[in-house]
Amino acid sequence: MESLSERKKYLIERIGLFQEAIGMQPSTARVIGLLLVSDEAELSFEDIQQALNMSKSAVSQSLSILITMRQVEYVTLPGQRRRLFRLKPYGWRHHIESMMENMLEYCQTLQMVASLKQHQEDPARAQSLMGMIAMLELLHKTLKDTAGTWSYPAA
Amino acid sequence: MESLSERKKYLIERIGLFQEAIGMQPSTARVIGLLLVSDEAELSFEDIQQALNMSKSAVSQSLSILITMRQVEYVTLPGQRRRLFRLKPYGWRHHIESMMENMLEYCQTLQMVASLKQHQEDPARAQSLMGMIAMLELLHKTLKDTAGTWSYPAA
DNA sequence: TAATTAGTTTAAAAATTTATGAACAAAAAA
DNA sequence: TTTTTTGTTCATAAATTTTTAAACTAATTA
Repeated sequence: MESLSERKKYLIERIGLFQEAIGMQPSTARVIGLLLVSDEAELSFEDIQQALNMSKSAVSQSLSILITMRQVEYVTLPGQRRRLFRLKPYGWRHHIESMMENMLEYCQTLQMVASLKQHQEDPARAQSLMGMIAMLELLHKTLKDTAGTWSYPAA
Repeated sequence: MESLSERKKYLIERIGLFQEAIGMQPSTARVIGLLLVSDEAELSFEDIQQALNMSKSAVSQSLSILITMRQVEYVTLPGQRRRLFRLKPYGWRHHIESMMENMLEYCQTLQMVASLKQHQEDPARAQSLMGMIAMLELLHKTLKDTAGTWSYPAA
């Protein structure tokens, strides 16, 4: 395993900050970052542990989380026990899809709010709320419409 | 201050879960929820404290955060010291705007990743990365294009 | 079969985040 | 001027999250 250049460390940190902002835990976020910037597409458990200076269990847990999130997958070389982990191509899609679902749920909640009697009697409040619902719906629709835009290897 | 119906408590909880998912702290998220579902558009410090059973300092801190985020504003009744807090109409826009900025930053980071030499030599990896960048850019563009879609009271 | 490899699981330590209470401040009222 | 109201600030308590170390498992090798 290459040892990380300063530039790569910087990129991992930047990627990490973004992933953490959307709820991923720090060490898991760094694993995603490493897999993104690494020269090798596939890294072993030990590569990850050494490159990021993490404990075995932190690596193990991060990888299980990422596999559950369908962001990471692994391959095994024939006749070898050790696995090689890599970013699942187009794995970010699943993340986008779950964001979409979340947004739709929130829309529904806001619609319940809008149906509260008192709210309908306050035009300014009602309008602002409707605007927010409309925006979430547009965002949802945009994501859905473009879900098929990028070529996608067979699942 | 009305005491909260079960339905409103439920809505506050649901709104809270969503806001927490995008990084807001729990008590602050509940304040947003309360202001959304409350019959009254404007609530006093004490109303909030009582309705949500929060300490003074938790209310104070939550309100400062929300005011800084431009999600909440306050009015004062003439000749009164106490302030009344309310959701800033279209305040959710500022939140969307800062999300947009974040996304743009992440795009830039991913573009730096894409420019790493090794990556250009692995077509599958490069394609997936480009797909993610394209999607973030589309999302960003959609949000930007529609920023002016909803009527907006004078700032 | 015994030892090694490649991880997983779990209990607890460490770090971080969130909420609270108490002291404080500034304006208004008495 | 003194007291009350309406908050703010800050140190710390409480809760939660994150990381680790150590014990464990299952496959592989010797």
